[in-house]
Amino acid sequence: MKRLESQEDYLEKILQISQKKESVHAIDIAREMSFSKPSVSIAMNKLKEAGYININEKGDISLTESGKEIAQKTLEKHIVLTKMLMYLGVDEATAMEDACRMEHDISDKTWEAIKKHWDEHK
Amino acid sequence: MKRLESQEDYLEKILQISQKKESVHAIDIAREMSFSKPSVSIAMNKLKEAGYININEKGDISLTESGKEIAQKTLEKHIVLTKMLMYLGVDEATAMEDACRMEHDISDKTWEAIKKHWDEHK
DNA sequence: TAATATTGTTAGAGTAGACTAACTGGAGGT
DNA sequence: ACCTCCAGTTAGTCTACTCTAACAATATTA
Repeated sequence: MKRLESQEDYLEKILQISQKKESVHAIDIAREMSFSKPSVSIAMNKLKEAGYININEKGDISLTESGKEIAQKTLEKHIVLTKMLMYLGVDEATAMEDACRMEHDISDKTWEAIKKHWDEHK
Repeated sequence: MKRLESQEDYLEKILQISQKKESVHAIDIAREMSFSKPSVSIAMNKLKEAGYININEKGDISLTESGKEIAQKTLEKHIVLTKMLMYLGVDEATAMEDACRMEHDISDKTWEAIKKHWDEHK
């Protein structure tokens, strides 16, 4: 299965929630992302089939190694892009929104270049 | 009608072709974008209905004022983002590809900030 | 314990955007 | 005049992703 933008968003959100809560449930994701329960339910099944998450009997969602890798990378992009945009003078809310879209469009090559530049300048 | 990513790409491509050729036809767009004829045909009808292009009896496609505005802005984003990524050390092909996706993600606020920063750093 | 609330799933629909196959209609070459 | 090529359209399919409505199963609370 090709990795898609929405999947990266879901995985990133699962990681974020797991950093604040002991367990992650579909309902938490639905609430945080303002999606309906069925949308999240279907998305979780696809992520499970793709091997990015596990779901136990109680409905606890956890990232697999491959899922965690994507989630961490996506979250890191989100954070760095947001900081960069804010450095350019963009307000925090706008920076976060734009970063959330841009994070999916950046190739590995470009990401390395951006990170290098940011590390040298921050 | 909400403005969509693919529409911006089509409008940008129409502008680019019109800068090289006297007339723009659906087939030119299909070839340059590697899309099928039906995909372009349907997309052109939607752009026409949305008031972004006109199509005459001969099939010549021209941008309306509103269409030209979007096309020019999108193309400018594409060019500046490409240059910025190349400045960061990304190769031209990758920079153009990534810029083509990123150009649709950038809000007006962020675009102004990026442009200002780029102009100052020439 | 019985009623209610919460969580998750199933079924069905809709939009956006791509595709192939097949058709139409016009332009040129023979 | 005929035939073929080319451009564009129509019809139907597909994937991704969202939604609402309705239902099932479990948890909470009166």
